[in-house]
Amino acid sequence: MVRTIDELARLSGVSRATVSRVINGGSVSDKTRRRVEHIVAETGYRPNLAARTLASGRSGVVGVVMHVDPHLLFRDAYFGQLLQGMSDELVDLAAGMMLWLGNRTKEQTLDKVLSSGLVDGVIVTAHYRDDPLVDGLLASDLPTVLVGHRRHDRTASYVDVDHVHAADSVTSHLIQIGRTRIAHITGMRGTVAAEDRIVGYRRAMARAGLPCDDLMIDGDFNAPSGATGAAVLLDRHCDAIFCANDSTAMGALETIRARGLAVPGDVALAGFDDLDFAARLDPPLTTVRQGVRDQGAEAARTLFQLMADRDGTPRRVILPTELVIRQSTVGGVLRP
Amino acid sequence: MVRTIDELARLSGVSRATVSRVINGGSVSDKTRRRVEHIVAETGYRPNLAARTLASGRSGVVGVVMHVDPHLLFRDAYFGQLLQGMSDELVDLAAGMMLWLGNRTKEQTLDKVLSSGLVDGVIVTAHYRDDPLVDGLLASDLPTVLVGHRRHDRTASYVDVDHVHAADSVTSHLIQIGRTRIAHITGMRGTVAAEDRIVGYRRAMARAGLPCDDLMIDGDFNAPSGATGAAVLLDRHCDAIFCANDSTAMGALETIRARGLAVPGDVALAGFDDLDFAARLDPPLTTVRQGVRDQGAEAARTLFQLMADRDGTPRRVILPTELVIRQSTVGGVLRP
DNA sequence: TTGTACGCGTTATCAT
DNA sequence: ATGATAACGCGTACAA
Repeated sequence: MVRTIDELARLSGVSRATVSRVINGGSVSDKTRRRVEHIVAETGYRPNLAARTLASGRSGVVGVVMHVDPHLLFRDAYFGQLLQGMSDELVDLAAGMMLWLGNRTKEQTLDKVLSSGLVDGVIVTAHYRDDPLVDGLLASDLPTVLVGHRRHDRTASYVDVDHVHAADSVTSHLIQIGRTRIAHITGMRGTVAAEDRIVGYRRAMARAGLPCDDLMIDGDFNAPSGATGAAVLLDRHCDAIFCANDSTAMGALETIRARGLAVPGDVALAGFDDLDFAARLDPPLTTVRQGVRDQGAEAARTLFQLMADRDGTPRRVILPTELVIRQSTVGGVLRP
Repeated sequence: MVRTIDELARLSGVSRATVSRVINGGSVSDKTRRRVEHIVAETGYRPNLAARTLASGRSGVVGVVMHVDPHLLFRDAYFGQLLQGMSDELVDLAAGMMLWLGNRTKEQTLDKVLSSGLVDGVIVTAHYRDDPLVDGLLASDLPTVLVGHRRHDRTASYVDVDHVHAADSVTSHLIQIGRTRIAHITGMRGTVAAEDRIVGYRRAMARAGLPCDDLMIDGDFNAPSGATGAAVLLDRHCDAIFCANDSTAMGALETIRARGLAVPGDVALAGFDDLDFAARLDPPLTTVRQGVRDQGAEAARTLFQLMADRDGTPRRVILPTELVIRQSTVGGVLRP
């Protein structure tokens, strides 16, 4: 079994340097290139990545950091799909992927990522308004792309959607169908997605001259928070609930049902994400589609652009969202 | 910025070898150890992993391979939770994690994993009865643990649950509550989970003397397959449906509802997995709880045992499952 | 207990 | 176009 570039050189009758050039695309005569390539294929030689990394300073591996509250991470399919989008694109870019989830403190995760020393760049989920992990990565010399963004990330590269606009459009839709007591179960406070969706909700309500101060309940992007939040809001006689995401809406639906109320007859319901199950709820859920896989893929591409031309300007990508209207806001009444 | 062990040695007034011993736990006098450790902490020195890997032959990184059909991967939370279980445990074991998903052919994935050369061992999901990727990993000299197992894996180490037993218990439960036309929507054929659950289903039916040949429909672990499968089965006048997983059951529930039938009044329904949403369906879903995170964690532990004593006997772990009975099989009737 | 010296497999620089 | 040769940063026999 041929393990090293030296054996390969001996077999080919050329120097180690030439073999390296053949493998890495240096200038070599066609004849020798073909000969060496033949032997490489024949022997099934695989370059040692550790040695390569040590010598070149590049590993061809990208780090993905998803330090997320365990109550959120992988409770629904959101983060999985984000991961899948990244992975797909990274494979196309011929890059490996290391993954860090939020098992310890953010400081510890940061330390692990930085000390690993074997990633050429990092994609990090930046959902929180303040995040020492994100700050630490941005402060490091590692090319970094955020999924999500904060207002003060002036020099950071990121991929995100316009949460304010999307939330505004859902709320406006609820207004258009004639609802006036439109409630909102928020996402986990402190996250940009939650805060920005609140802003969009309030903006639409204010524009329509509708009050909303007593119609907001804090949730945490989870079904249980949707169930308890809806219980409170129904007592306050709302006629529509905009939930910060689909999982929250699923929880809310549960409570609405338990009270024997009709959707959308008594209460219209909307979510955010358009995960698979949204279309399969009863009734199918009106929601905002954000291409989660696309965001992952775009983050990978952005990172590679960043690594290609270092100290270039930060790259900021805002991907489009789409309001998907289903029967939870218009159409047949539940339990006819 | 102190970057190398040499600078550290110079600062500490000892040789590089001594610093290395301090870091890696060799025998060093307490006094020098303390002095060096102090300087390490002070300078924030981080060992270069590539160099360390090259010199020692170990990287401290574990590979996780989830080469799964895109129609399955991350459609629900199953694989995410598996990943989370592995990650949690690997962090405790002070190991890094590289991740490969199924973006290309299995042969290409195998090639990438093996040629990366920077993982000390691999955890691979082995859901299919025949899988060249799994075979290739087992044939390699890389310590490998399967999540899932095949009957012919005599020398492989794996972590799995007893699908036959679990399926038998669900089916038996449906029989106990008086159902006789108990149908089964299978998982994706060719996967061990699907096939073994079929075996368990048939076993329980046969034991009760109930026919089942016309009551099995192939699904693929997805909600759409549950919806279409249920449509066929309802036409065949079943009074219960055991679905190969919760997502399938969710799809089936959709069809049952659309027909205006009551659960469990007209049709009892059961799933498998006990993902979060199972308890929040209407009615809450009877299902089999398998600790998905636990399986991931156990796989990580098993891999480390395997790496610790090489060429030891294969380690096989079967984790327990639990039948979780909810209102989709007993209790209140839907739409009273 | 500590230090010396070599090797790990590759890339990259400098001659030729 | 090709070949020596010096890094790259660390672990580890071996010697002291």
